Amino acid sequence: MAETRWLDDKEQVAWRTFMVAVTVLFEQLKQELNASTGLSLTDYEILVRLSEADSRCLRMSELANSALSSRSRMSHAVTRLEQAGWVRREGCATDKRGAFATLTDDGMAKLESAAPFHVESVRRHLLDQLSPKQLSELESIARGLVRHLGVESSCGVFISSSCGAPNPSV
Amino acid sequence: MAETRWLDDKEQVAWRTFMVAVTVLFEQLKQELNASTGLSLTDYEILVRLSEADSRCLRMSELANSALSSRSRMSHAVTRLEQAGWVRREGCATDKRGAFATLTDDGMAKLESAAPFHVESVRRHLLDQLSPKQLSELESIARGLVRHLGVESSCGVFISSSCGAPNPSV
DNA sequence: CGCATTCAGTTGAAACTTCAACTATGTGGA
DNA sequence: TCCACATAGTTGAAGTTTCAACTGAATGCG
Repeated sequence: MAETRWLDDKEQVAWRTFMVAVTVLFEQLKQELNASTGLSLTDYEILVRLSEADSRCLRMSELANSALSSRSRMSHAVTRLEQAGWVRREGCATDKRGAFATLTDDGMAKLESAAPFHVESVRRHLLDQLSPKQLSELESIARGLVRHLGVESSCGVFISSSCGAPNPSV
Repeated sequence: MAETRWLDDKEQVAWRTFMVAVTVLFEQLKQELNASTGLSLTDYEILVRLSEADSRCLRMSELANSALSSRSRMSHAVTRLEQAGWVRREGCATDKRGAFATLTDDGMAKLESAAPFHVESVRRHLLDQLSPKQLSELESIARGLVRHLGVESSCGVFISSSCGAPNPSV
């Protein structure tokens, strides 16, 4: 390998600070969501994706994709959510290999009761901490990273500007 | 609870894009580190923290703290690293409850061989994607979040400006 | 001192994620 | 048609993280 381009002081500090900020931020969101609703961030994200889908129903692989999860992980997770009564599995008529996951009414109710807490957390720990200019900067940086990393647009719920307002935001 | 302050479109898109970017970035770093060295990010961070400590040695709780990890998790992780021969446990003479974790020569060698790969990944997927201005912005945003979230300065390896250059950066 | 409390760290079980193997179905070409 | 191959999804085992309970040692105070 070619000579390593080590990080200089500025890069090093920026990278480590970023890493700590992200780690602690998500840790905090996870704790607060769990404390107020009993849900994990993973659970929450699945409920949100389903709630935004037509008929509150998605193919397992679409669901996995949109939640940036492996199929295996999603399969296990849906099994747990099914046991909680928030999601139901259904077979696919046209492709017998396929399976749908559907959000139940209980699941929707659970999500609706959880969303205000989570939105409040995200606001308090992230959005309220940023000036309008910083929010734009952050979005633009994130957008660049997403493009570079070649995220498939199928996980792009975020790209769709249909991220309407009174909506349980992930 | 008071009326929920839902996210508007701009906030929603910014937040989701940020979340996706962070998730995919760390996923990518994890994959590449694992593919090139067999280490997880967790392992790597532990080796780095120890390598930067006096005598390459830290109390278990300091180590957990600096790596933003629970004591339990660190205890399990050190057990695994000990089995790999990269870390050694030692008792504490003055406080018999205490334990030290020490980086072995093998562990240091492992870290030194892994660092170039990881630094390259961080550069390629994050730093190279940012203009100097964006790097500064990102650091300043992260610094604000860290302050808000009240991260103890003991995890503040990142705060110390002693983040020297030719150093296996986390 | 004697006893309650706190502290440092470990442990084992439960929960979750990852990995590789597997079932069953669909697809395309000789 | 028949077969090789790809696709959708599940499964169980192994690895990791979390949680609560635990050991043993220090601390504080009557």
